[in-house]
Amino acid sequence: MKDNLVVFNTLSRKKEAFKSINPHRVGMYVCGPTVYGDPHLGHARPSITFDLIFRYLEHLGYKVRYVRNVTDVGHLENDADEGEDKIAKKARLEQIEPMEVAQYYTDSYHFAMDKLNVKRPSIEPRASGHIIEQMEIVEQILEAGYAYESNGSIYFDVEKYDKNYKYGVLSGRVLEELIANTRTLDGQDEKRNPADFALWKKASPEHIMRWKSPWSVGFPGWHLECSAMSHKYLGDEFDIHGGGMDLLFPHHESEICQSQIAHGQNPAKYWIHNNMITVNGQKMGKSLGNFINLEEFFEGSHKLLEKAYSPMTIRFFILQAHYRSTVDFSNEALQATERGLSRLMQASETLEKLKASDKSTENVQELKSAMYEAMNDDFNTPILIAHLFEAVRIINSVKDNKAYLTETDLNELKSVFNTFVFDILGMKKESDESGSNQITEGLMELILDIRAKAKENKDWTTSDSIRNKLNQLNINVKDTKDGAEWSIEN
RNA sequence: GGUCUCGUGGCCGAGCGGUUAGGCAGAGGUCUGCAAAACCUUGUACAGCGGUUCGAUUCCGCUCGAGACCUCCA
Repeated sequence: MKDNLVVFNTLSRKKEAFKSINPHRVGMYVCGPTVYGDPHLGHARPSITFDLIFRYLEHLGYKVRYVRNVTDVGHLENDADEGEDKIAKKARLEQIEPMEVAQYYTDSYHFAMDKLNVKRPSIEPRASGHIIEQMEIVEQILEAGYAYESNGSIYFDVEKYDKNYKYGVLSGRVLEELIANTRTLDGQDEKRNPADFALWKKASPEHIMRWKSPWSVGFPGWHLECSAMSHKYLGDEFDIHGGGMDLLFPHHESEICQSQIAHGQNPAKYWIHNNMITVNGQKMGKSLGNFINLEEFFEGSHKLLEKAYSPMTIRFFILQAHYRSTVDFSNEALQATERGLSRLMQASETLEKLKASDKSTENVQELKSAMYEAMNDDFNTPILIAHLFEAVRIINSVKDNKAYLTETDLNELKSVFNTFVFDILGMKKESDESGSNQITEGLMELILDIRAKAKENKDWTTSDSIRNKLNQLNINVKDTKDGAEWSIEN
């Protein structure tokens, strides 16, 4: 299975066979959050996408070092501002320390990711903890002659780079076109060329986050941290560099330039980019009023939401689309997902109770191969999920004695189903939180016992009344051949 | 304006040069005291117009529409 994985590499714009640099290990770097605001839907997509990839690579037997940074230095707001970075801006607004803001939002990011069952990366380095490493790269690039100083700031010389290396290998941009289309912005007079980007910025007096450097008291340029930290923890060349498509240009393109000069090569063998999220067909943006925090989803507190959607609903919804497609959030679509997910989860419980037969009517091996085939084809989770629903059909049919599985097949199905649903897709059961304890179990047994007696006496009034009242408490009662079953609805 | 992506049945969302994606919703049926659940059956979908082809939703061109990046953003 390990040999069949194919991934779409943005660098070649093609699907390529995945061959790790080291046969047993994979190094993966993913651009993490800028911690200056509440975690929102936009954070969920890359986290879940690369969590899936992380989980699947581990499942295939790779030892994965997954590095995802925390940007706590803050990027430049834009080239036009006076060098104030985002985190400093927010800090003054709220009258607290910049690091306090970064810590607060780092924590809330982690909290939301935990709810979404996103595994923590192997290393989560902070930009502010790697200023020295970033300054080293600036020095290397200066020494190599691909950067110049201008008024205390250091800029990368893109034009020179383009002459000796090819600029735009990742994004497909052509330098001349880029220059021709650059808008005239303030504060660009320091640059020789509008396409040049900052490696080090001199801090203006009001800029709070600042470090001493040979060039000025200032802060690192906004592409540098990823080059520095990926190199420190993963080396000159590692397997996967990931992030959202919006980072493709100029962020990742600039990273390639920096690494090429400082470390002699494009840092990553495979560049993987997840697509974006839209809400009701529109890009999610703060100005559009459709910017929804994850907490608002979980609580249903945003005005666009008809109800609360659980973390697992969000996760499953994202996984039902391929990571390279945009995914559109709407109440209707989320509620459809919610029902489908509930069927899947019910089936996982049914599966544990199934009884084996001496013959099989279903081909479990074929289903298993189909699931691996889907995942090996550039992590095609929608296809995988389609096959999981095929498994659901089998599970329910076996329960109804309309299909049969041998002991071996049943065990295989359990193993395959649980592996893909829980280990690889990273779903988890949510009902446990609101769930049962011994007292409830006992009470329910008692109540359903009384109802069973009423049913025996054909006292439908009593039995229906018990069921209706339980329904009102969100307890669902189903009569089956083996007696009544109950479950708590979310 | 430049670069690029996409346009699939009521909704979401895969895929492919000729054969059922899947989920949700709808219709019919089986089961059931009823209900729920489950299972079975059911949908002549591939933006429009041309072209290539024995055959295109799938390839090419154009048109229309949507979106992304180019500017902080995942």
